[in-house]
Amino acid sequence: MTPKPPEQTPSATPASRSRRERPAKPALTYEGIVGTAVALMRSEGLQRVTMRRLAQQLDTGPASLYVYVANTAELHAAILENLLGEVDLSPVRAPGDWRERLVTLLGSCTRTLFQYPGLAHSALVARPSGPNYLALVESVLALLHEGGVPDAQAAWGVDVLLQVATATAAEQSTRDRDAAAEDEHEALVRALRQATSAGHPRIAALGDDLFSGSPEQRLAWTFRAVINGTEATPRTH
Amino acid sequence: MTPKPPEQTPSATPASRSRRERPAKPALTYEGIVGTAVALMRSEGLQRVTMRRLAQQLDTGPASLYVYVANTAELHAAILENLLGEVDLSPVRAPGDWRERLVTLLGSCTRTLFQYPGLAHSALVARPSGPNYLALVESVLALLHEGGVPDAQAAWGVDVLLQVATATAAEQSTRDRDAAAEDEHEALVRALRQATSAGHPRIAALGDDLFSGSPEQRLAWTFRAVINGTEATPRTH
DNA sequence: ACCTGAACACCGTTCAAGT
DNA sequence: ACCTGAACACCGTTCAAGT
Repeated sequence: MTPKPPEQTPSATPASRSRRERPAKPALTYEGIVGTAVALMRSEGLQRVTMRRLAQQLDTGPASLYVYVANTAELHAAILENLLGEVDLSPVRAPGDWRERLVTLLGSCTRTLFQYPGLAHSALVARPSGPNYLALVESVLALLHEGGVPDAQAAWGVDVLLQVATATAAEQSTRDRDAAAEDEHEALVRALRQATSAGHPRIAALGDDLFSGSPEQRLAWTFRAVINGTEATPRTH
Repeated sequence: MTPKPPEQTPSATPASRSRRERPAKPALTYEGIVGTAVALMRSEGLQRVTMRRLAQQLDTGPASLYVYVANTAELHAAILENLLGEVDLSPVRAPGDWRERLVTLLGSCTRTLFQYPGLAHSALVARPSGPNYLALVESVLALLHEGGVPDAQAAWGVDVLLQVATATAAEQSTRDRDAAAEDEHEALVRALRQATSAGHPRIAALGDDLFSGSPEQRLAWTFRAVINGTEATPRTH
């Protein structure tokens, strides 16, 4: 499923107009483009995967890419689908409590998205439809089914669970990577701490508990809460 | 809290180097910049609120804005804080079931973010820390408290609830506004429908129920599920 | 059919210089 | 102190022209 990037091999046919003695340039293919894009993202982050940079990497002009890819959004979606192949789906067939296995699986999803700056962010906008995404959806549904969650609730719950997994990765990864975003978070912490019981009684009452726990603890609790809510909330209304 | 935009009034002092007979240009202030930015967003969407366009609107060069605003992210956060003032917090003090009032309040939040393309998207990354955001957090906490949700769970639950409200708005608004994003969604629907009971048994079993319901129905169910989960999930683990 | 040079219409941010 | 012209280093996308 993961196409190998077209690494320039010395055995390739020589380019007619060779600039210096660069290894021959491979023919463009969709798989090659996506593979190179994934490699570029791994080394420099998604925000650097632009049409122009990618074209440069492939030793061509940006216009050439438009033969294979409709636009930047589609390119980013293809990268995401590719990366989703790294999510560990093994908890589906593992022994143990189905809830904890689902929490583990969703955690792997968040961690995968979190690994590359910008990826989670793009995942919120461009839901992919490739085989890796389908496998992920199927896995979540299988665990909900094993847990006896009614089908109607599982059908809507899977969306929420994946959305939470994605949104958390997006938030965390911008906060960790971007200095400006961390400043913003500190400003929020300060503002919440300064809330008085006159102006904001509940914020003041909860105090530091609003920021308690490690990101991992909070994420695991969040998954458990959404799983429990999905299980307990009938769709009739 | 909402600064008025510095609408050019004819009574303002005339600019020394007047290009044509444009009304005099008001002095730059932080409030004026944010107000103009909000107006620009309302008319053209957040993606058009760039430093350069905003500067043009204020009849100055982009460099001048950097005296008041550190960067584009900070500008977008300021716009968001401003818009959060439009969220209807009245359900907090209304009569009726606390759950349904919380669903209504969160729905107003989603609808506000959804109104302007790009706003929700930026909200996921740059959490604001202004008074309007604090008021929103306080309101959610107040309703959870009224419902007898334990403090420890409310403290973590408020984050999840606002995250879901924001992420849903982001998803919906890109899907509605962007033709390419809608194509992508249709591709996903097609892929899910084509899933066979051999390859993806749970997806096949649920079938069209995966896409059932209006966006409003799904959103309300999602809020209810997360509220129920927050209420029912202890933090000890 | 596939590829591309060149152009169009933009960006954010910095910094030396001016007032 | 505040403001800005000009530059630097980029973008996505299109399209006529080439092979």
